[in-house]
Amino acid sequence: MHKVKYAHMNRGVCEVALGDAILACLTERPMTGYELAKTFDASIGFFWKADHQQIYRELSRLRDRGHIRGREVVQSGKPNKLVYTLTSEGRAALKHWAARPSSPPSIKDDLLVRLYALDCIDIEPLRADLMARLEHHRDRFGRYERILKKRFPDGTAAPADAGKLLALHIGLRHERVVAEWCEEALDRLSSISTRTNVQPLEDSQRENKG
Amino acid sequence: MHKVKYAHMNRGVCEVALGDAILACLTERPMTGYELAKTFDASIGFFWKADHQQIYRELSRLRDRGHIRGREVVQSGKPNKLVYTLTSEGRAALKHWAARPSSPPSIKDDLLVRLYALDCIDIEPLRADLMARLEHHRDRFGRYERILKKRFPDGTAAPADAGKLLALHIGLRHERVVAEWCEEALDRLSSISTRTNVQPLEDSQRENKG
DNA sequence: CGACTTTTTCGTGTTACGGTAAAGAACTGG
DNA sequence: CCAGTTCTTTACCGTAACACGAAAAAGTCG
Repeated sequence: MHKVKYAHMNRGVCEVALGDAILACLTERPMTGYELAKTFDASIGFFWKADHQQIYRELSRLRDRGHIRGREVVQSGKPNKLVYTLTSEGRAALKHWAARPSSPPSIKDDLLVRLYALDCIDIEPLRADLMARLEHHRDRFGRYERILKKRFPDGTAAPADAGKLLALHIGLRHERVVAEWCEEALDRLSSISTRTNVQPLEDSQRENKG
Repeated sequence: MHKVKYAHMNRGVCEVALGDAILACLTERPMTGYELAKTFDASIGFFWKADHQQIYRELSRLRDRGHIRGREVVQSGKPNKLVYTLTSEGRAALKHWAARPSSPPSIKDDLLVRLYALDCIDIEPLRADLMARLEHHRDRFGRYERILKKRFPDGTAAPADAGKLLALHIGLRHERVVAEWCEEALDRLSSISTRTNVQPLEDSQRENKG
């Protein structure tokens, strides 16, 4: 008859990582929700983006759980802000979370679905989309490179930052790879559309004959 | 001056693609929910997985919208099944969806968050996790290769299948790349743990003074 | 008969995520 | 001073995603 509201042990399987991503972000330094919301410190935000409402909501939840503590900092010229710091429980929770096996995420990229259904869709918007994405990923690649150069000018990191450098490397690699497959897709698209024109799309209307 | 926002009018219709992924899957051939749930035809399911309840719920929704039509097939020896076919509205909807710009997804891989917070977590479980993931992605790579060999033995596809071949190529590349960065991470992890031991973690207990 | 497979469906809860909005403070500028 | 902007936080709402737990209907196998 006792109802478990916050079932700490119930979260055995859930992989929720928005909260944990925030915790991870706060391991580096205390931050405000506003700051977190802007960029996630130009780091975790790269592979885990969330808008400010999500951040704030998650911050309240984490505070309720005692994983972080907010200290109000009175500012002049600006509204007071809440700087959140990891508590020792928060660190323990992060550690505990990190010790559980992760499950591989799906790619879930709309573009792949579109490519899969290539023969049923219009290729021009797809091409435009691919080009936009190519630019996007190239852009990100450039940003990562700049951050890498600025934060780790000699390519090495202190032991405490080794993971951050590694994550950055992986992010860099990821952007490069996605940009590459965008290029490949554009390439194929060109060779396809030169060989066969936009297909007549009449066949889809045939089955109306019930 | 007001800022120019990228104002494509998002009419509340979701960017979500589970439904669209199913539509895309059904472009190839009619399938039952059971079949879809099992593997998504060993194709789209690679980058978009969902359990059978999700599939069935989405199928009902698509049927309600008139995007697919279910035909009951009487079987002997097994319960009757509902084979779903794309309607012309479904094709049109897919086409329409595919013509909208997509937004790049975040990576959202727990492993990256853990790497980012590397100095705050235990490395042994992380290492085990990385090894499991490495194996997983290698396995997937092998499966993709086998499918590729079986479905496109000469490396080329009919125009109607060009997109599927391309998507498969991308999936293949993705698995290879993720496996590679798992290897890199494991490598770094080894060199780190030989240099510095597991850190003493006492500093996190200091702030208990409240 | 019971156990199992195939196929479909329902219910319930939690999280995620996006939009719209607002509220309070202090500075900026006409 | 009023209007607007930046900074900072918060609330409400809706839908999608996802996980967990069941179960029903029909037929096979032991």
